[in-house]
Amino acid sequence: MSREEKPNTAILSRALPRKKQGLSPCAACEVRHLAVCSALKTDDLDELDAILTRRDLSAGDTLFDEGEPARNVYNLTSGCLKLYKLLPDGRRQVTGFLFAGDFVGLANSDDYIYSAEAVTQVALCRFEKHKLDHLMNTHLSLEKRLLGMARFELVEAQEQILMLGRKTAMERIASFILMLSDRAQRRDEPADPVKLPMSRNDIGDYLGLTTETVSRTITRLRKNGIISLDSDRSITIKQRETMNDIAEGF
Amino acid sequence: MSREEKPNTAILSRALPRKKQGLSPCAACEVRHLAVCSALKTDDLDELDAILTRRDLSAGDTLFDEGEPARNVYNLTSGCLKLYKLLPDGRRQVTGFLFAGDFVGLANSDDYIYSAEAVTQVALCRFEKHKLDHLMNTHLSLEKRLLGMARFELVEAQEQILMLGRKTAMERIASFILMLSDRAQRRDEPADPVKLPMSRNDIGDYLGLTTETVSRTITRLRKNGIISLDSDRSITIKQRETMNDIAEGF
DNA sequence: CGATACATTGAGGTTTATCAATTTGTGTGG
DNA sequence: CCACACAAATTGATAAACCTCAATGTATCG
Repeated sequence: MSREEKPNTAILSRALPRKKQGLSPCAACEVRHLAVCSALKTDDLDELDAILTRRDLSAGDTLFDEGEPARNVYNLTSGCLKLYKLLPDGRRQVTGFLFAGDFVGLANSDDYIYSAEAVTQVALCRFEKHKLDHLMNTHLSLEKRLLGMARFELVEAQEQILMLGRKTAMERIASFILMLSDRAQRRDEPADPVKLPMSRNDIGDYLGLTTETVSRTITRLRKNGIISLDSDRSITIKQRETMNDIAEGF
Repeated sequence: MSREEKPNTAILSRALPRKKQGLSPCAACEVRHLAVCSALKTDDLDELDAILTRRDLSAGDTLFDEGEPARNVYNLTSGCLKLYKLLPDGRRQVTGFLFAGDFVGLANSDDYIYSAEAVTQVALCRFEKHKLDHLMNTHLSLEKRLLGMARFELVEAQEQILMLGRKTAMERIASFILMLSDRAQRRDEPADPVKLPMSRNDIGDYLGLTTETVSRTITRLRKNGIISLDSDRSITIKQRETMNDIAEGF
């Protein structure tokens, strides 16, 4: 299963706990500003630290399965995680790819409504739901932050719905690459080249296409000089304007 | 545009303000328990009433357009509203149908991320965003309620994504009819027969299909004796178990 | 009751899926 | 470090699902 690149230690180390003059390890977390955790003042971070457990996954590891009781929520500090749902005959829909700073488990339910599996090596902070709920009662900013994140996820879901319902294969691929680029930028990583840590199959299951169609479409973009494929599972966007036009359906 | 049935006054009246021994009109609202408004105690309802404006729409009326500054949020008290996004060439994705008790505008953005149009005659309560935000600060239950609603909408969005990405036309139609049935039941309306107030075209744009495919698929369900079409834009589910199996992809 | 929009049905085309073969990439062990 | 084994990606040929275009039937509303 692990056909993945070795962990990028430079990135992994960003979220490692580093004790700094008695402050909470969270204070040193380099993705804090991206995460739920930004809701708390630096002084309150030890309360957060007290209720979390850090955990690592290797590529291919399952974090939880659809249908399990949802006792925990997670904050991803590095790597890439995929969420997916299955139909009885094995058809799979990847509902999202998560990266550093992203939160797992906002969707309300007693049980997980999707499975979560590591795409690359992954580091995360685990919170027991009830403990986080309790912390929300004393720190209202935390609740506000979660509401804000939920709203943002709703906006993204609408985009995904439009893409799946009405865009062509080419438009979906362009949208997807641009989305990964935008999200990398939001994490203070370069917008270009765009890293695609997931397999063609995963991309297909995210876009409602087959592996073959994903591959053919990417090839077509490459042959038209709109993108180029780099060696290390990343893509350079040569003509961003054209990509935007394709993605938006012009 | 208004090819719609005349308003169902029995339902409309459920949300009409009725002054009852000095209580807020909200206290008499029959869909309160379904709506955001259930977050407030009866005694606090006049605060809610103070910041809302009631409004009616006829079938075909536009509530707001994608891209407009999003100053208001709404609570639907009767009728059916559709939300949709457009691509430049006119392709349309209906992202949701809303009914009594549903909230419009949870998705976070300065501008509306979709257009909203009345499918039938509609009644709603309008809140200016900043006023509701302000009320949230004094009534924390309101914020909790909104977070809960956002989470629930996220769960539904995941289902919609699975449907659009991986289900066949037949499975989508079955899922759709059952969803309308479930939601009717949640509003204390009969689960069967299921009312389909929207056009085949709207259904197609919701399911990522064409009018013709929707029509053909519904015909196929009817000819197989799984559903029957009643006169008044409603459908009786003759074999609910079969429908469930189809919808889930068995 | 007539006009118009909506729904249904039919014939044929297009996109994407499926099945199959080949090439490329990746990790392992010698 | 190289060779091997296996997984993933690409490419090709064919098929199926759904779309498009067109005609007909049926509600609905003035």
